[in-house]
Amino acid sequence: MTGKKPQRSTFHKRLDHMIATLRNQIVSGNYAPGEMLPSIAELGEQYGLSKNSVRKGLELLSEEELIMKLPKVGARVLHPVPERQIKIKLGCYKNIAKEAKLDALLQAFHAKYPQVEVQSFLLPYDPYHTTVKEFMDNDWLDVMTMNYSDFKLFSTDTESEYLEELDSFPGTYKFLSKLFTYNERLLAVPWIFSPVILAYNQSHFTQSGLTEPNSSWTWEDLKAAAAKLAADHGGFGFYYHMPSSNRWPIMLLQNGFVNGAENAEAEKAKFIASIEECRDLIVNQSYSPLHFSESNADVEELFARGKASMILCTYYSLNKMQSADVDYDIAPIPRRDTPATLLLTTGLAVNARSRHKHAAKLLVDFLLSEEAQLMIRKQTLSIPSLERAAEWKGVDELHRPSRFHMYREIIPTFKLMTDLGLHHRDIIAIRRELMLFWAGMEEAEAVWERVQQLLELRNPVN
Amino acid sequence: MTGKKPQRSTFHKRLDHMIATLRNQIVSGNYAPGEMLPSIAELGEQYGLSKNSVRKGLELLSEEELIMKLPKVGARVLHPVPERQIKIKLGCYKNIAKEAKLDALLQAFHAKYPQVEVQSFLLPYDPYHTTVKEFMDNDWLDVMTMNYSDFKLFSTDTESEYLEELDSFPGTYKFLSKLFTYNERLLAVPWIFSPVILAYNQSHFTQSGLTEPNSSWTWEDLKAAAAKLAADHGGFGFYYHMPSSNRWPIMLLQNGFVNGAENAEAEKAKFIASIEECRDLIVNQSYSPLHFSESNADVEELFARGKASMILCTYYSLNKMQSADVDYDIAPIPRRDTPATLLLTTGLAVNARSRHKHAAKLLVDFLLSEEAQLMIRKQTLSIPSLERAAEWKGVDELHRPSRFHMYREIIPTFKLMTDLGLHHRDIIAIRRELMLFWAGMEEAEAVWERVQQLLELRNPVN
DNA sequence: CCTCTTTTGTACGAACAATTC
DNA sequence: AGAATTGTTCGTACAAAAGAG
Repeated sequence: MTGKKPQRSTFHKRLDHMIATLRNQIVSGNYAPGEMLPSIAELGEQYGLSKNSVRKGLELLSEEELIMKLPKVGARVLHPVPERQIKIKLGCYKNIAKEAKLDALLQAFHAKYPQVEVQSFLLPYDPYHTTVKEFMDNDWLDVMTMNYSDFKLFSTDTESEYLEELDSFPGTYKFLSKLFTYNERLLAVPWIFSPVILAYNQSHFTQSGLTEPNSSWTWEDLKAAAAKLAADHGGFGFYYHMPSSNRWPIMLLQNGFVNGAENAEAEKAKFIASIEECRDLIVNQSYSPLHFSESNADVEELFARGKASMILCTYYSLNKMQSADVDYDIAPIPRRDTPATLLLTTGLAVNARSRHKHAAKLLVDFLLSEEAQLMIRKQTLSIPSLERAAEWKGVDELHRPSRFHMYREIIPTFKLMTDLGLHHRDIIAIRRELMLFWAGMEEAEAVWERVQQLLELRNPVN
Repeated sequence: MTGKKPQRSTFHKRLDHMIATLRNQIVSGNYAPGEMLPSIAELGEQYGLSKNSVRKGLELLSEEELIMKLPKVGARVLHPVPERQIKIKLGCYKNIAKEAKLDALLQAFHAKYPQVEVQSFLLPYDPYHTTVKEFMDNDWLDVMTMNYSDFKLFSTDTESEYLEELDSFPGTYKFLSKLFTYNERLLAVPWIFSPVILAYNQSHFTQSGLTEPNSSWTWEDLKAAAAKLAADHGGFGFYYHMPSSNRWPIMLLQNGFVNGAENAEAEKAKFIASIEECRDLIVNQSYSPLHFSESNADVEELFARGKASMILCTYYSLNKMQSADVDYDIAPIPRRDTPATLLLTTGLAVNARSRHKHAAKLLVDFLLSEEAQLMIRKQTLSIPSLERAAEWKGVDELHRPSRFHMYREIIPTFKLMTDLGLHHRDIIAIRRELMLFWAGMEEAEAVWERVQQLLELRNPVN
């Protein structure tokens, strides 16, 4: 090509040809890793390009990390790197690591997709909604865990824009499938779930000669058993963390309370009966020491130490009892008329404005895959949302309560906070009033009046 | 310069000359904003440079935002921009916004330094230490609030590397100045502080004909008053959130307990006496309803509603009572032998690896400035660490308890958690055992044995 | 340590393409 | 339509550094 002037118009063709040829030769191994490419002058001769142009081409290959430019020496062919590393950030609730064996899951994910690195970290809770939005705005968050209550805060036209629409996963339990939809769009996928259940100390029951709780139990049955257990074992016969928003509202659910229902007098009666029953479960025990639980975790600790014979808890919390040497089993919570319990669901959501949406969805897909869901099923006591995985039958490597599968028989009793016509923030506001009632400082009637005032400011939700 | 070949060696001199000249002419206004610079060819002629070189020079000025290159048109002189906008991230404890009027402070900061934008957000707490380190690693955090307990977790050779050394602020209270030092290096600056204090409902005291609490009060005096107050007003005469790590350890402090002290029997006696007194303050009230406080906030709510006549709280928490119409004042907490209370200090720390360390320090400097500290003094009931600001005398725009300045008289009684020879994590571990004791499920002796075992695994701290 | 060769890196001036006005 | 200006490439020249002997 020397001597002849190259056509200006063919420049791009010539340059692209050189780049493509070199790239091919490198990836095909024609130029081995470590080898030096021909000099710029040579390449220029060969492809009819000026030195400057060849340099630009090499610069591009260097950015692709196919070669490494050594200043004043030449261009060395690099060892091929599978793909560009992507880093995504996964924001989690505090206990998820234990409840879902997150470390193991992420390790498996990374083994499968080495090009994606997942960094998990704790999300600030309380308030979840506003802080998580802030995190998404700052691109600090690609994927996050989100329970049903928190999801409801994203269920408005503007707020739902924060969350990426996701494909549904066939094979998840049907009662979970509609939870995280808004305007027909699935904005989070149910990942793990648990109803609120009763855990009981099996040794205590045996020693006291009591038959174990079953689905026929009413709260009266529980109280009777609790009295005997307390007398025999010197701890709480039954205990639960009353102020928790995942506990006391269950009594409202069991009484069929619905905010804004037609018959106001009937709702009032249900409300008052509920909050009195909540109190009486704690107060009217024959053994009733002072109790200062600050959280559900305190209750679980009490149970793990054998200081409470029965507690309200969840499948999630059973994971903490692995390390304790308490001999326990689980049962449905007692009923009033129709049985009911609260369903807690933890979903996964993707930041709609994530810069790595593809990788984020890859992670969600993996965490919902049969592989990951089976890992959760085998290595934790939480219930995966994939039916096939949850109902897996095999030899356990883990200590598991014998009635672990009990939840399958009580699915019709699963209820949601929104079945009360109340949002999470209503529940929080009502709790403040209930604290006074339970402390004996306010009459039930007066509490109902205050609650009515509080709720009037909002509309009922579905 | 035409015709004559320019010296290769003088190239940089010529290019720098052109750039410097143009920059001067632009900033001096010789080229007005909006005006077009001469063409590349003209400039090349003038400064003895090739077109390509002139282009590179203009590229540089364009990066400096002195000019704007309009493709195929020319270079337009830009309106001068004061300085490059910097964004720094401030991580806060949940209640800081209310306790320090953070919004107002940041607004004032931005007015003073418009080139720095501060974004504040909530830090995940529990565990603070590990999550905050993670945030710093990710460069999500330039400045953060940090209390004394949390600071102690950074007080090791490796951990302290996370925090930038800061200059001390002359004029801060002396008892604060050494708190945040490690190895003679100041790693956080005390910003606001509060001792734990007693708040009391003034109307209740008047109506019951009781004299108001003063520094001579013992816990016996408090109990006597509480009994009368409870009888007269039907709420708690006295209440506090016993399980809080900022409450029950005070009794240990007042009893002079020191972990690892020589006389083990004496320490045991002090420990047992302390935890029994904690319990008796709640249990042995003549009025003692069921109580379920989950946090100090619940106690403050009770007080704000007039359902508790006396509570343990802090200057910080007084900010929440602004909106309540309770008529209250404050006093030192009762004493045992020598008076003692717990000092809580919130400091500010800078991420040592922050990319905007200068701006971060600018913010810290501002938040400790007399201007900001006075704002805190005037607009909140928290105590700023700057003595001049804290002791400012002027007409209040805020409702302030008449004994606000009381803290100045009890400075010698301020103690630290570490005076017990215990770290925050020890306190948490001990609390778990105390819960059983307070619930009446464990004997004091047995608790002491367990605590001894727990503490043996650690060394005493100073 | 110095010298010579090779190669990269950078600048120049000219030519021409592309775009604006 | 055409003048002016920017933007891109080429061939050449030379400086700077690496590496061999």
